[in-house]
Amino acid sequence: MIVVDSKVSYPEKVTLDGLESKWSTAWEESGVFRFDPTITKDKIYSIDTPPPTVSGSLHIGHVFSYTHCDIVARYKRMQGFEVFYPMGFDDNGVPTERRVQNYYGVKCDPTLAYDENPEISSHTGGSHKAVSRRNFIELCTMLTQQDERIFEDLWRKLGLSVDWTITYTTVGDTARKVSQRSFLKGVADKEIYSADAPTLWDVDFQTAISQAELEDREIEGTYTIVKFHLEDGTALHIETSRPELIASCVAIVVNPSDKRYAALVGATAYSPLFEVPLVIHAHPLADSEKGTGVAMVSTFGDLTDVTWWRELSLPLRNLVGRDGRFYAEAPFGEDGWFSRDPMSARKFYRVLAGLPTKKAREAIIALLRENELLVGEPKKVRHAVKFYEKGDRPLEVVTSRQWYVHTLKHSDKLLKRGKELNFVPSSMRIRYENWVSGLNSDWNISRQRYFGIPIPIWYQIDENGKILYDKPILPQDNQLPVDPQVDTPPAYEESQRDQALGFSADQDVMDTWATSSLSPLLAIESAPIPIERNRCFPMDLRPQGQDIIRTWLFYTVLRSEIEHHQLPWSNTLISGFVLDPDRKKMSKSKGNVVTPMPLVEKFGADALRYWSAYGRPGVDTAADESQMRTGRRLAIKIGNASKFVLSVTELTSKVKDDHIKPSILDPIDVDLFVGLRGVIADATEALDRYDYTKALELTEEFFWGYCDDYIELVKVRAYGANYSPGDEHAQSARYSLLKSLSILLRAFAPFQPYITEEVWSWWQFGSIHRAPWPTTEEIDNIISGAQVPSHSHRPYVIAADILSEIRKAKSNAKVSMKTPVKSLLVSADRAFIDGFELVRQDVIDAGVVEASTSEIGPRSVQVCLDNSSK
RNA sequence: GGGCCGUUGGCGCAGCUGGUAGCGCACUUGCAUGACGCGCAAGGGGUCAGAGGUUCGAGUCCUCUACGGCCCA
Repeated sequence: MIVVDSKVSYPEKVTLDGLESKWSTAWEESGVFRFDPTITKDKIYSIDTPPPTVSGSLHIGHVFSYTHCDIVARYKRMQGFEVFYPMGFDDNGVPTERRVQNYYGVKCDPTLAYDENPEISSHTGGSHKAVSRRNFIELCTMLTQQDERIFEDLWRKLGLSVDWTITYTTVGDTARKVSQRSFLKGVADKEIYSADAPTLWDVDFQTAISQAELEDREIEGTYTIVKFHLEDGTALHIETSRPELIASCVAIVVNPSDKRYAALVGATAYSPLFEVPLVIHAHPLADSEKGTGVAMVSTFGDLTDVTWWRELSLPLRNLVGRDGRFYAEAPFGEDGWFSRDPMSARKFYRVLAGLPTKKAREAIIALLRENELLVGEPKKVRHAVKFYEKGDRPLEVVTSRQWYVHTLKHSDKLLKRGKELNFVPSSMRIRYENWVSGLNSDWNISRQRYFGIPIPIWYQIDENGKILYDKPILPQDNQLPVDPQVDTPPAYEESQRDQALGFSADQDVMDTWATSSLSPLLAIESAPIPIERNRCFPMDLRPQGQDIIRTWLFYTVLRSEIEHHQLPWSNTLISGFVLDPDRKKMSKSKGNVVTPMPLVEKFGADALRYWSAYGRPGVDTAADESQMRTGRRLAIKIGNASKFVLSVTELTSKVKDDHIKPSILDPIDVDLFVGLRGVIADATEALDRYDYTKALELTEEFFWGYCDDYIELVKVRAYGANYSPGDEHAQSARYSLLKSLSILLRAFAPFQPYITEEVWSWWQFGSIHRAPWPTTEEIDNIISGAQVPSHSHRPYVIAADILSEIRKAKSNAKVSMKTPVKSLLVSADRAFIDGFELVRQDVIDAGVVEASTSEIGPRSVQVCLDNSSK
């Protein structure tokens, strides 16, 4: 609990040590960051917090981007908004499975039965032990919960002001329910459909993947020129990087504007070895510059083949299975597999049967060579090939039944939504637009994995035991969440599972993004006290990294468009990457990943937050310890200056009101507030634009001047040594010091939550993080009635100018600052001299001036430190 | 191949609607002063990647080039 003691007290020596644990515990106990769900929508600021992938390792980038968001959250809270700031954890998907496999040394075998007491140790080594699907999922859950705690520890230490009673995971019960309900609504609205279609397939992970997970990689390959033959026996040379797919060739294409082949369009050619007739088509995607200008179309070698197959209505002759190997048989001579010589076609195919594609390529090149069907020898090239971003082998395109979300038909609407969304920085919008414009397929959300949210569908089985994919069985809403592999569909008995006239479960889980794209609703549904959805949705802010604009951001916009026909949030704050100290991108393989905990311990949370705050939205920033050190110094300075102000003003009882307000304010004190007013106005305006860096910079700059000049100028007056007790001038200084300190502390609070809270507790009631954000109105109120100095002679500026001259003289003479000035002569124009007269005593006190004179004349300040010279 | 961002003192960065360069760190020289040596004071250091253009005048606008980073093909 925050101590309710009305006595002002501060430590002998200011320290930052221990502030993190002291205050994060106090904040949790007092519930300052608890969301109040009874507040009306206009007073709510809601944040769609990024759920970190917990199976990934914690790195300094997490500190960086989450701090940006927290600064905004704290600022909005101080402005009186009730901030909806939950925390999620992304436990989903392939990375978690892979980590579990390595961590426990297991692999999932769905045919095994559940083991009540599995022997699992955290040691790896040796071959991977097979475990049942349920055991595997239990291990995933166990490990992710461990990982979540590591993240939560960091967040708490960093001082993220999230409401820890509102947390969600992307595989928990709430996530299953929300995600399955949304899926079923999509099916009902015909926005989600299943289809048997060409699918990008990773043969190692044994799963389908989506366009967003694709990655081009340059790898070593070969170009082989192969002889096809026309009806009349003329050779037609075709260059290909995948000659092994000649067996599944279905057509030949040339570019319509290519004069060399114009006459061949519509003719038939025959594939080498297999003698399959292939019609020659014209299609603009055929590149006349590439190879011989003639391309063979297989089902499927790559995504261009898919386009040709679709647009030219070609037959399907798939020969590569999900394991990445050629089928045992190819039905040459049968229906759809016509060949001029089916016997030898089958004979040649036997060489390929069972081989993985890479081996098959070598085998077929040898066959072609033997049969003199090669033109020259294959030449080695480096070319771009599609990979799954987490995979190790090139993708295959296989045909399989998958669930899709309609995407292409919404692209115009999605572009429009992108324009309505405030991207910070705005240049990030272009990445979104590029992505939406370049979409070429609907979003495949089926994943052939185990740890994830099951697709909540069963299928009817006919009397012959055939699964009727066009007869899906949907669960009732009150059944959700369901696991179709465990739960029984409505109106069926469990005994009918996988039986004729019974039912069969969809085996797949949903893509990670299919769940995380629902994060706004997921967060709202996860609140312990039910929140009316429309209070928090659409949300105000989506903070996230630039790398997932095409995934998380895009998919969330898509799902929101489909389900709610509106944007999920009005602003998105995009953080840059954190680079290593040498400005290289951090990566595990390079071993240059910076972990945050040691840095928090070394410099303190406020220091790390300071460094983070200097990374503007979207700007890549190096993990720079010197910047963290600077942040630490600022925190200590805030503590020391505050302690000094409290001691100078001799404040003993915590302030509640303006009881020490003097009847008049000294001109220099008024002028302090004039300067502060500008800072607050500009900082507020900057924060409203999410330019937290500017806000911090402005406050910080003013604060250092405040310490070095203002406090120095008024401290003698504030002590009251040269004044009678209760003197108005002393009171003015004291009042101004306390008021300005309060304002500065509050302006720093979103950036340096620990030291400001610590200092606040010395002399104020309650948490600074629920104190009002300083406003120009507040400052106007402080100086109301006082004469505001004109720009031509601002007393504070004049005093600081002259003080600086005095310091320069002392520094040049290499003497201590307390060395008395024997005489000071200020010469300037009337306005300046008038201004000087207003601050004369403060300058004399701060500069230790023994005698001073002023005169009208050219601007000069003469400082004599001894009686002998000038 | 297309797109985006960047190139300002040794390092990291700021420079809004154009008017002769700022900050932090580092560096130099001092200072134990009623809070702070994780401090204070005073200094040195750059003509803003290159070329051309617009303008009375350009880090600041336009064009091109080079280099670096990221994204997408």
